[in-house]
Amino acid sequence: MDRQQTHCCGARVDCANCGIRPIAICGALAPIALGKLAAIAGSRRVDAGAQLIQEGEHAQDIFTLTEGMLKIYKLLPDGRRQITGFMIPGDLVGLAYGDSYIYSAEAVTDIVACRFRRGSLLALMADHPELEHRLLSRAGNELAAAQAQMLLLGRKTARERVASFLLGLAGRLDLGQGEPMPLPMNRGDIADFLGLTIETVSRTLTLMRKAGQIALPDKHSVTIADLASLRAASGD
Amino acid sequence: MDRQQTHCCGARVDCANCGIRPIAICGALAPIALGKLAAIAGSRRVDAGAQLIQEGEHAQDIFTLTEGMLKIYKLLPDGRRQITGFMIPGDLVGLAYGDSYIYSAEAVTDIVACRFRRGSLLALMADHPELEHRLLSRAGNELAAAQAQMLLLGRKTARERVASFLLGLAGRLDLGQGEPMPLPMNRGDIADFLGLTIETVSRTLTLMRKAGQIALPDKHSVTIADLASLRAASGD
DNA sequence: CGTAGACTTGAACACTGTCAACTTGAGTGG
DNA sequence: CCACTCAAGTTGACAGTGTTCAAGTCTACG
Repeated sequence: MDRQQTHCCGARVDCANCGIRPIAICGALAPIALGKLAAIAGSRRVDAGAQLIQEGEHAQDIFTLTEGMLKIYKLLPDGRRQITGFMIPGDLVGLAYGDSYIYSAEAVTDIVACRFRRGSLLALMADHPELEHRLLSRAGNELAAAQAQMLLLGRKTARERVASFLLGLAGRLDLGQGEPMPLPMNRGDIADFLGLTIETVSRTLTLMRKAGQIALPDKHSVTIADLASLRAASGD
Repeated sequence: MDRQQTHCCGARVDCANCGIRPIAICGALAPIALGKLAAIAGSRRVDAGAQLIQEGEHAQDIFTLTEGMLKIYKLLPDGRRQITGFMIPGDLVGLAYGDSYIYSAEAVTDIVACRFRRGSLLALMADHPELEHRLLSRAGNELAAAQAQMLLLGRKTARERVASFLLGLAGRLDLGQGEPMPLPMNRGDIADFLGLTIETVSRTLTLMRKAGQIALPDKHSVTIADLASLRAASGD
């Protein structure tokens, strides 16, 4: 049950076979070829608000997030921003299209990430096809999330978007029963993730609070007070 | 220059080395392990308007589109629809999340697709890691497209969306100079792709026509009359 | 021709955005 | 400890883009 190994970057590696969700495992990659992965891995810390990667840059590294939260986003030339995802420990950051990163990534909180040189990882994959298999499965997950987000952005109302966002985050964060959910990102980030404005996000949260669907103990946490009602409000 | 091979499903296989874009190659997969791929491939024809796969269904097959156009989409329970992509020859359809398809796919025109049993393909990948590599690269492309579409849906105006759509499609379809671009999908499909209504799409196309940016010889074709202006109108 | 479906156009409306004022709370320094 | 400051968030009034609803128009097809 606790065949854990400590890794380069201090993350725990839970046994994939006994059903414990492998968090923070030099993320998506371990527990495959762990020793060899460790040999090519480095650690990287980034302060809240600082950037990890930038869209268009040469994609030299791939990261797996081990601590904290990261937002990935794209910008239009005039500054409009679309956050395409919030990454949590275990997530993979830096999949590239061709040679360049397809999005920028900025730390929401202080973060710790495991860094792999792209070249080294590719070389390692040649010997360990399971690694590539794992990456493909990961990419499938991301694609599924992206599709769901497109549905949200294209077809849901403000209320449905906020409800979906809260439920989606809660589902990924495995929280204790009744425990308030941390919302480390600010309202602007939520707005840019949901394709809304700060004001609309704020108003919608207030409405949900007044409707008894959620509680807002402080600006950076939420409690889901009425799960069924929130689900009904999410549109799906 | 014309080292072509004819394949199970009648598609041409252009030599990847001489720079010809490999269209309709049992799509994304060939020219890897062509013989073995051919051995496990089947052909599937679908009439315009009929469904190829359905969201949530057991994902038994993977397809590569060889002829025609396919739309992939997700639905909300109340019927709202988001089209997440239009597939053209060479594209891969049916990447799954876990065991189930994450979207439905319906033929826009009559189509021909190459069908691979998921299991057979997985088995073949065990012997040919390049196949998996190819799939991963394909998934990366799709992810990049999904991110761009999220930016469009979350942050662009109606005009920018339509302009981006036309430019994006034109970029994929390699057309002859001055040749009108076919738009086999109807206005409702475009609307559901861009997160707009039929009326807004229609109005916007009319505005663009009156502004001299495009011409609309008939309802199912467009000519880009002023590329620079259309680019400027696309927001990026 | 006549019909039906797809598309276009028009007018009124509504959801969300914009602009502006106000509140809150964390951090700072006297 | 308290006043001050500033950024983040909330709330309100109004405006605007895109939606909704409702007629028209076009075109393919019998």
